[in-house]
Amino acid sequence: MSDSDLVSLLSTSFQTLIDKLHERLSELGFHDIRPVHGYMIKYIALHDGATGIELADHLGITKQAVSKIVDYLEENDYIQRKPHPTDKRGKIVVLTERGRIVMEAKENILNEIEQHLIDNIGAKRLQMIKDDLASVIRKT
Amino acid sequence: MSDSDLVSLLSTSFQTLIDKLHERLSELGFHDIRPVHGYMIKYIALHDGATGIELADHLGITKQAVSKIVDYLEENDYIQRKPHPTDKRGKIVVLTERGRIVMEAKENILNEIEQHLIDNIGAKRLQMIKDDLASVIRKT
DNA sequence: CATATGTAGTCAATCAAGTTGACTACATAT
DNA sequence: ATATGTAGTCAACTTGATTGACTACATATG
Repeated sequence: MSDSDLVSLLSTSFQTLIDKLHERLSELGFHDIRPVHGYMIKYIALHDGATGIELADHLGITKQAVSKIVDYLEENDYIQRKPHPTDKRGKIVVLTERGRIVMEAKENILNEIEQHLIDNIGAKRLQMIKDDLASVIRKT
Repeated sequence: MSDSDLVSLLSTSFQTLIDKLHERLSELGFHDIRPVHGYMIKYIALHDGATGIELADHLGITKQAVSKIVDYLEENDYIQRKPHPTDKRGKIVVLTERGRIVMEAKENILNEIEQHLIDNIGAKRLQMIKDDLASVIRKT
């Protein structure tokens, strides 16, 4: 194949899978969601709510940018701002029902994608790839 | 690790390597280059020159966007526009000396990165990853 | 061969998603 | 009590792309 260096292969395979994911989400009616929204929703779910600054740190963008994305996701009924329980300056962002549903759908699609790959190359080999990618990240 | 699904691992490992590449290029004095410039330069080199529309098709962006990037790379002495040999409407974009040098530097750094990985996980296993990533791309 | 339609590239205006800077309200340290 | 720090928002700007309009040239058709 023409794309034969590792970096190109990583780029293309990531793009292929993320496109597949969002194509499927779109089919399920979630046409208004981008990858960054997924990362944000995942973080919120994992921590049972998050502040703007936590999200900014996690995503590596400014709190102002987070604020705009939160506006968007709130308008589209994926998340909701609530007053922070202890800090009156702050707010926490939590998932709505729709937010929980899209997150679950995303998990399911990612599992399907991995399952499809397991059918092709086997579970052991998929696990090896994952381990190796983790070591690429650790050792670079 | 927290990033344990395949898509996240692909994203993070790609980002890690591309950051490493551009950090090294920057050390060599090529601070004025972004990933998209690398893709464009590679395509031009591979085809011994390219038209704007070929580049737009290859990169998946509009010809107007290509035109702006070509402006930038021409100002920074990586490439040069020449009249198209047969089509008087067209131009072809070719590499300058600096363009050839940066491309070679990029290839060398990518090879070093792969070599570093081979030292860690072995050549066979790297080849397996590459094969598997290629099949992710083909079969999705 | 004349003419209609198509194509390569550029210019201009606009859009999208981020940034920096300034500000308010509240929190924390001295 | 007061000074300094922090969470979030608003506004202005930047960057890298887009769409639309245009010019010059190419190609197909009557």
